[in-house]
Amino acid sequence: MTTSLSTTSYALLGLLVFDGVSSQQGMTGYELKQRADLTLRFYWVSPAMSQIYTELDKLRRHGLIDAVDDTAGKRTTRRFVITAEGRTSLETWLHTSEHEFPILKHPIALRLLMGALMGPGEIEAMLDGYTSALAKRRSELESVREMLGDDPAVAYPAHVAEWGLAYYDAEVEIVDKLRKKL
Amino acid sequence: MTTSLSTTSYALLGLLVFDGVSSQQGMTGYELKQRADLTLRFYWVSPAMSQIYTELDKLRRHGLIDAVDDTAGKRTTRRFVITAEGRTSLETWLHTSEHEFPILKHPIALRLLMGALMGPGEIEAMLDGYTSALAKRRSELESVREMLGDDPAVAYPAHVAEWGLAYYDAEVEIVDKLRKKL
DNA sequence: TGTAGCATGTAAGCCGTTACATGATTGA
DNA sequence: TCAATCATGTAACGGCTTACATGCTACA
Repeated sequence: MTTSLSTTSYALLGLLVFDGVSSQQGMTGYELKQRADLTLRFYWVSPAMSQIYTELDKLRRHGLIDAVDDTAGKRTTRRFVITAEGRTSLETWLHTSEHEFPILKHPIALRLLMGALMGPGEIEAMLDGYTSALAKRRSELESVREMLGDDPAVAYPAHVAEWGLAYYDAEVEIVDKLRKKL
Repeated sequence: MTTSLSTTSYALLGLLVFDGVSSQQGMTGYELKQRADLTLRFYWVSPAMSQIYTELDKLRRHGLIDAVDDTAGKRTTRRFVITAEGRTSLETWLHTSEHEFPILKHPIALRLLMGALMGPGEIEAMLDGYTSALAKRRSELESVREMLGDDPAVAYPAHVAEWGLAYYDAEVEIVDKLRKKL
């Protein structure tokens, strides 16, 4: 059962291992997507809904999660629960896999590379736009950070959120300095 | 001819527009890959060789570049030159396309999110490894920055390189602070 | 003479997106 | 009753990687 999965698969498995929160056992695909929007989005990707379901199916076929039909509510939904095998698989991945270097896809920096083809006003406008997009992102992540509070159960997610906030702050500062040099 | 291309296509087109450097006119696929490794890699991606050739073929079919058989050397190679159409297409893209927010795929932060499943020593080791990978990356980019010098022709690439250096510095600082909090 | 670098491609396949399709439940 | 949200999928396709295949050239 060591057909290695993609990082995204393990990321979703990681959301399922800290399932906890809700009164129900396990999570629906829909809930998983919402959770991904609050966490994975900032440091990885938040897969499309369709991809979530595809991944869940793959994880289930690999025996890493169980699908449980939940008939408690008015409506039957499928809840997914990590299995013992899933837990060990995730831990093995954490312990043994390569720690790849982060990948940054930065359209703003890419465009600035071709700054000679843009007008100075256009560059200004682009950087302005980027700064406000950063501010928006930052406030979204700030809400997440506040939601986590100081509950020791989510100490690590809180650390990571703070990492993200510090990154956004650094980026704002870099852009400010850059603007002055232009 | 407004079948919109991928960002990567435009990025390569952007490398071809600043062709300049060599005595020859245009660039080979191989040279383009080398250039991408020096620039695009840090802010976007450096596509695989096979992808480079695929993109070049697509750009040629769209009339954005010309392929010229170069028989000057001992060996015939294909050199690619941007066309007038290619130039305007690139400029149109710069002027009109959406400025998407950067995408960060950060395996280290992702793993830290599941820090509760890792031992403290393991986390330390991971962050250590990341710090040295950062130092290596930084020195690679530093070489690029030095190569660019203060030639006004490459002022923008130089600005972007400095952006990258500042980013790596900020990341090191963030990781240092994080390590103290753990 | 052999190896590293230059040079150019094709094929298979993974990962992920958008578009499409469907339907239930909640609350204004 | 109507819209927003919850909930679950399939199909088509784009973008990119790895593996494979081929061959020349410079130089130690």
